[in-house]
Amino acid sequence: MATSPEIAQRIVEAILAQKLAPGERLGEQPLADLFGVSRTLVREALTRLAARGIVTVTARRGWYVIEPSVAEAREAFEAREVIETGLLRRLKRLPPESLKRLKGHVFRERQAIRDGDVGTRTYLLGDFHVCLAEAMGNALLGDALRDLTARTALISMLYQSSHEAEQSCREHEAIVAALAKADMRLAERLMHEHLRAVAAGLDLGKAADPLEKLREALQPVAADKQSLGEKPPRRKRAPLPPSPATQETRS
Amino acid sequence: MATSPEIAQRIVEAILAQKLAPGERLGEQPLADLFGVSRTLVREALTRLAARGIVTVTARRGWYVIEPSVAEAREAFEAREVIETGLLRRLKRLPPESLKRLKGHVFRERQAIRDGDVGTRTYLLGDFHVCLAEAMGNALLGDALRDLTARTALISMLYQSSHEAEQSCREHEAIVAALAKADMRLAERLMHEHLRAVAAGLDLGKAADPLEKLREALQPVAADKQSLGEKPPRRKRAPLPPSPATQETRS
DNA sequence: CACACTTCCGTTGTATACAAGGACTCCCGC
DNA sequence: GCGGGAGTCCTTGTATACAACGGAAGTGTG
Repeated sequence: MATSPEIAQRIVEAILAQKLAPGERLGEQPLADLFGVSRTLVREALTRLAARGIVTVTARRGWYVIEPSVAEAREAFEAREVIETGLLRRLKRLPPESLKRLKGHVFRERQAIRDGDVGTRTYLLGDFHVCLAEAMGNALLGDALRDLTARTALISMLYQSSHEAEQSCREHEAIVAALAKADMRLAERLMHEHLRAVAAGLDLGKAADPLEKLREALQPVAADKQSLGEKPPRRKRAPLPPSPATQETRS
Repeated sequence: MATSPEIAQRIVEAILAQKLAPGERLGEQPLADLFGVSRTLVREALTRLAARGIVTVTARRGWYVIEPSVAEAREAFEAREVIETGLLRRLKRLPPESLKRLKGHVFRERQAIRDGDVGTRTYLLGDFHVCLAEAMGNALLGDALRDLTARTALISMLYQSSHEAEQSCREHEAIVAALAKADMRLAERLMHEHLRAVAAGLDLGKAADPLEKLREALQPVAADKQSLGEKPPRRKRAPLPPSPATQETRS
C-alpha cells in the first residue's frame, strides 16, 4: 500500500540515515512484501534509483546499494565541492526567510546530536547541504546534491569516516553565521574547508575493500567510447563481507 | 527488440538533436509498437527519464517531454555555469589525450555545420560540454551535465534561441585552444562568456508560453515543505500549440 | 441554440503469469 | 577427501490481462 515514489524515497532516506549499507541486497519480492505491493511497483522504484545512480542491478542476480570505488568517492566529493562553492560564489545574499529555515535546520541538527538520535542526526547533517542549495534558489542543483549526499553517506560507511557529527554541526553553524552576515566569500571558504575536512576524514588510502587494487589494475584500458545517452555500468560488484557499519558520520 | 536503456538513450538523443520538442507526447503503446517490445520496457525507459527530469507523467493522461518554465530555464543555465566553470577552475591541466579527443570533437562539429547536418550538429554542440566534463575526470558531473544539456536543448526550442551554431562552434574552439595552452583562467572565462551568450540568445522576456505569467501568479505560496528523497512535480502541463520548432541552436 | 449529463473510448496504473538464467547444493566418481 | 557435474531453487526479465480514471463526443433537455 505505497506508491513507487514513496518506496524510492524511503530507500533514499534509509541510506541518508545510514541504515542501509553499501552493497546491501534489495530483493524485489521482500520489498514488495514489506510495502504490501506487487513487484511491479518495487521495480519501478528501484529503476528510478538506478537512474539516479544510487542502486545497481546486475542481471538475474539482484539489486544492490552501490559501493562507490575510491575513484568514485573522489568524484563525488569533487562534485559536491564544485556545486556548493560554485553556488555560494554566485550568490549575493540569502533571502531572510531562507536564512531562517537554515538556522532552524542547524538547530534541529544540534538537537538530534544532543538526543543521541543517530539516524536523524546523520540524515540532517547531509540534508543541510540540500537545503542550502535549494535556499540559494536552484532546485535542480538541490536534487543533484541530494543524490550526491546519498553517495557520500555510503562512502563514509564504506571508508570508515572518522569525521565527528559534532564538528560537522559546528561547521554548518559557522557557514550559516557567515551567510547571516552576508559574507559570501567567507561562507564559500568555510564550505570549502568543511568539505575538505569531511573528505580528509575518510580512509581512502588502503581501502576498506581489499579487492580495490585488483579491480583498478584489471580495468580495461580506456577505450575511445563516445559519450552518449545512458550511463554505462562502470564496475562489477564485489562480495564484501556483511560490514558491521555502525560508526561515525559525514557531512 | 530493444532494451530499455536503449529506448531511453534514443529518446535522449532525439531531444539532444532537437527532433523531439518540449511538450511532445510520448504514448506508451506507440513507442512499444515502434521498438517492437511491450509497454513494460517502454514504461521502464520513461520512468528512468522521469527520474532524470527529462519527461513527466501526469496520471492517466500520458508522458510528455518537459517544458521548462522560465524559472527552470534560468536554473538550468545557472547549474551549467556552476558546474562547468567550477570544474575548469579546479583543473590544473588537461591530459594530452583528452585534449586530443576534444579537438576531434570540435572538428566533427565543424564538419556537421559545413555539411548542414542539423541533427548531428545540434547534438554535437551540446555533447561538447559533456565530453569536456568527462575529460576533466568527473563522470558524475558529466552525467549531470548530459541531463542539463538535454534540458537546455528543450529550452532553446521553447524560447526561440537566436544563438548561431557557427558562433557556438567558434567559442568551443577558443575554449579548447585555451585548454591546449593550459591557460585555465582563460578557459574558465571563455566558458563563462559562452554560456552567458547562449543564455542571452534566449527570448525569456515575454515567454513563448502565454500562460507563463498566470502560472507563476497562481503558484501556491512556498510552504514549509521539508526537502526529502523524491522530487515533487513542480508544475502542470499546458496545452501549447504543436510548435513549428525548427530553428536555431544552442550550446 | 446552448448547456449539462451520460456514455464510450483511450490512456496509464497495477498485478500476475511465465520465461530465462545463475548460483548453490548435493551427489557421484576418482 | 576432493573435484566436477547435474539438478533444483531462487532471482530477475518480459509480456499480458485487467482495473481505474479522464477526456471527448454525442444526446437530451431547458
